[in-house]
Amino acid sequence: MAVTLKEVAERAGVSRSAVSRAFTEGASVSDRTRRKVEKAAAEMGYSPNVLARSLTTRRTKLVGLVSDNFHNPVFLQVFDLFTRGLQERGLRPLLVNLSGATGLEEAVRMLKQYSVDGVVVASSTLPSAFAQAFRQAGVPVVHSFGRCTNAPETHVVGIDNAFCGRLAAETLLARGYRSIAFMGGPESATSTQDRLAGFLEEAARHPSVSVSHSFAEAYSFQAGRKEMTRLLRRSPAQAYFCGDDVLSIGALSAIETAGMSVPGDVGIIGLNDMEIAGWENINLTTIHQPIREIINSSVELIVAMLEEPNREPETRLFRCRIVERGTLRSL
Amino acid sequence: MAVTLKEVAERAGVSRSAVSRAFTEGASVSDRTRRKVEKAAAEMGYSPNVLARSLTTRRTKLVGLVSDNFHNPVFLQVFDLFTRGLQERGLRPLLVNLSGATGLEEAVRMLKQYSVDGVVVASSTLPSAFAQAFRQAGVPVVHSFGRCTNAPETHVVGIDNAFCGRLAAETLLARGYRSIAFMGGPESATSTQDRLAGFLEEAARHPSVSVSHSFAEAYSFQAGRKEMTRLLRRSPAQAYFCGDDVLSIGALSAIETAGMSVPGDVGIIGLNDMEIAGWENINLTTIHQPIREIINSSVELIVAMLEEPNREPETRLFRCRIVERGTLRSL
DNA sequence: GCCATCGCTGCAATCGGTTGCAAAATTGTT
DNA sequence: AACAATTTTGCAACCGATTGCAGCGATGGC
Repeated sequence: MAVTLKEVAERAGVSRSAVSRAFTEGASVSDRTRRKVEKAAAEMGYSPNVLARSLTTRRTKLVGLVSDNFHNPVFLQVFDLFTRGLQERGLRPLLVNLSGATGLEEAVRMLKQYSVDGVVVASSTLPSAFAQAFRQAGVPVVHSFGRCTNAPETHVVGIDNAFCGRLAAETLLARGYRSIAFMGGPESATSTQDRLAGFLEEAARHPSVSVSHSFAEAYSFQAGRKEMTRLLRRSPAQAYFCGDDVLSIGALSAIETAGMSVPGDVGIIGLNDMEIAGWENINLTTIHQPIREIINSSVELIVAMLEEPNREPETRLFRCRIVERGTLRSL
Repeated sequence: MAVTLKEVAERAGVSRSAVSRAFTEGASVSDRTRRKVEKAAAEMGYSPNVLARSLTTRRTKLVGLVSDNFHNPVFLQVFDLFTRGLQERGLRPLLVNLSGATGLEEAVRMLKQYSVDGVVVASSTLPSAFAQAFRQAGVPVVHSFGRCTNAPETHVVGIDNAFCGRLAAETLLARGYRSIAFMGGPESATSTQDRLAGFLEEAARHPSVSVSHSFAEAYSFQAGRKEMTRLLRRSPAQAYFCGDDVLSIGALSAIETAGMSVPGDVGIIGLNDMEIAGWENINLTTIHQPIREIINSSVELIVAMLEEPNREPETRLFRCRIVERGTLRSL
């Protein structure tokens, strides 16, 4: 069906090697041959079969993009930036969706079968064992939005979630809230654990304030709404740091439904600064996670690993900052 | 690096063919050999190289997933469902992002180079020429969310956008609105054109009502907000059918900012019924687009085409229905 | 015990490319 | 014009699999 090297060679009246070389950067071909080949190729609509090539070059230019987060709007931007970044560098993203029945071993097997050149795991909830499995399988891997440690087993690019927790607590305290709480996502998510730890650590430095925490069932609007509804029935805190923006918006909705006002009755601060948080009818004060920088850096890192597979694992952390909007009372 | 067929064969003390056959369904292998091979393979952690296999089988099990919509939250669900659907059938999605510099020819070339078994184009804005380019390149293609015609050149799975336009107009009129308008996305999008056409057609059947239309610059919140802000400065219609939910929410925000009420002062109906539309603090009345059904059907169709590449192009349309929420006055 | 049948097996060619190597062609030097 | 140096070229092996075909041994019928 598709036209092959051999056919082009015949038409151009040269050997197969000549055609191959005409299509590889920096190979030894005379101008005359190259032109003959290019002409024949153009006439026949030939383009080399990357997969066949990969057999000998051992480079597929395929990069696995594995994620378990296909529900949080922020991840649409993540996919956008990743696919663009990879495409711009001549790499192709092979998507693996972990949401369904697909587990760790299966994901590794899938991607090994396709001999991907590298893998980026994009998830703030998966344990680091996940990325390590790829490393052990001999596939270069970077874990974007992963948990940061001081002795990383794999490359990690993301934010310091504990720092964010501290930042949130600090901010709430600075605004004069005297009872604060963390309303996290599922406790099993590494990001939840770290954000909570940081939050509690900072809060502990102020013994006079009351601090508490709880977890929503998922990083989703309805889970946030449900959990906040529950919290409001008891004696709610004055301000909440929510696990992420989606959860925050769910919480806002619950507060509104309960007939209370934000930030008058209760303050909310989220995390991510997804586009929706900036919508005027949401107007959520939140901690900005530098998605773009994280992804660009991840792409650069995975590209670098293709050249140098045994690079020592490094952790790249980006700074988060408060984005002031309308759900926290001002200083 | 990775263990190959040959190595397994040596270890198992059989020929390479034997190993190959042990891994292909329905091949002629004795139980004894199969067991030997399986043992060796397990010990060595062997799994066949799909890419090498594809050379002879001419099946890569790769399916191109090309889209230009990486901004609309509804597409996160689209990606989720597509990747799951394909994965469940042993196919792998190779993502192509058309948002950036990547154009038609480039997308076709990319996917041809990787000899994808099929392509699904997921976009409600791309012209049908896009899907046709793949067809001409000899690649099975289905256009999801594409424009429906009665003489389709390629497989199309989606909704009847003109019908949705009619449905919207009909609904607004039934609610007693006497001046209605369409606030579309960019005019170049096929879905915008069709929704408008249907809307106008239905409105034309009621000469006494005043009808108008305009276009936002993009299918985005800010574009919707901006356009509605502009509209409100003149003499606004009593109710608007907006190009999609995101646009609708932008419009809602503008109305709120203008100090007007919904649905009291102005009614809004969207299209898509994305998850956010159902959030209690948005509560948008909208036309439900059966995303799940469209995608499942698309996946089934592309799978069917792998078996039968020359299937006659067909159009598969799914029914849309009104989802009653809070942005339209009741009957 | 002989022969036809049948299920397994391995050989070797093939898929569409790349690449080391040696021969051929070109270029430069004197 | 002869020779050395350099560039270009094609041959053939190889990447990791699959598969048609022929040969092998085991089975069954008689």
